[in-house]
Amino acid sequence: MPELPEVETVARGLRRLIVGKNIVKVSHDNAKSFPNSLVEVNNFMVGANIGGVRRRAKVIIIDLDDSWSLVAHLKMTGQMVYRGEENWGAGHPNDDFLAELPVRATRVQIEFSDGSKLFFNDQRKFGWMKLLPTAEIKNMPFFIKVGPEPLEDSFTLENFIDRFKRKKRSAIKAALLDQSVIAGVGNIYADESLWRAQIHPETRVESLDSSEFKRLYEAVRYVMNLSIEKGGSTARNYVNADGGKGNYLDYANVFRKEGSLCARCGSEIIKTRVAGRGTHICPVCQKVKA
DNA sequence: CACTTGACCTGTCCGC
DNA sequence: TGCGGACAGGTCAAGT
Repeated sequence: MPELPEVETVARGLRRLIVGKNIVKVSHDNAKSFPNSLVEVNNFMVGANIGGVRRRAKVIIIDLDDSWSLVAHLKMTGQMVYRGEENWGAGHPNDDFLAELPVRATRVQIEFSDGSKLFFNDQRKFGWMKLLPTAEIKNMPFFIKVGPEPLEDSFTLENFIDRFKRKKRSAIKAALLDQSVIAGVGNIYADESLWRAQIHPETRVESLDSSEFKRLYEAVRYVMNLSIEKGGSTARNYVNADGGKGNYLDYANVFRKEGSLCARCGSEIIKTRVAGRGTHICPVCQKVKA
């Protein structure tokens, strides 16, 4: 599920809800979702306070106050949901969802000293959460190879073009999804960005001209910033740290819009397959170039 | 090395 | 209603 805007939304929610809380208990149900031993959990997690919450690419980093961190990737179906006085009870809008917790897909529960809890749910078990020394995060294979953050002010069009030089023969959609090129773009925002830039997803990177690169650079940033503003996309499982859904798909132009009409030219949006992924395009606005 | 495909899991939906 | 197959927001290992 979660791409950059969803992970950013979760991280912001957690920052508001859990920073400063003291961990008193941790339980988890399988080693794939949370591989650390009981000894590590007891020594470095129980008793610690939450120091801060960060995001890098599609990864959430929860820093503890003693040089250890919880690193989490939600992959397709992961959720990080908090339930406490701040967001539950007295008619809060997500009460029904929060009341169900834990659910069958709950893989990890973290209880704080005030009785509130953080739940890591993940239906498909592709996601994971790991406890490790903060200083070691940058040495994880994923962080060694991951590309720059496309929404940073310092990320320029020149940076963007340069990152794609290594992928000249691949389809532009495959390159956008490759986290080593730029961080954070997934299937929803790849399709939305390519529609906005009027580029066919199978276009070879080497055949894009500079005006197409410029349109794509602006589209990627526009679409993901808009999505953050709307709280991300809930296509299926995604919820934010309060258990609420995101509204970006109300503003989507192609993703899961097959059969409806293109907002730009009125042609019918179609669904196809590119880079092994379901892909949505306007066949008139987005012509195959090479 | 660049690039593509299958595997990892569970659940849901769609056609027969 | 049951059953098989395709598909789902991501990444990696193994293949060409």
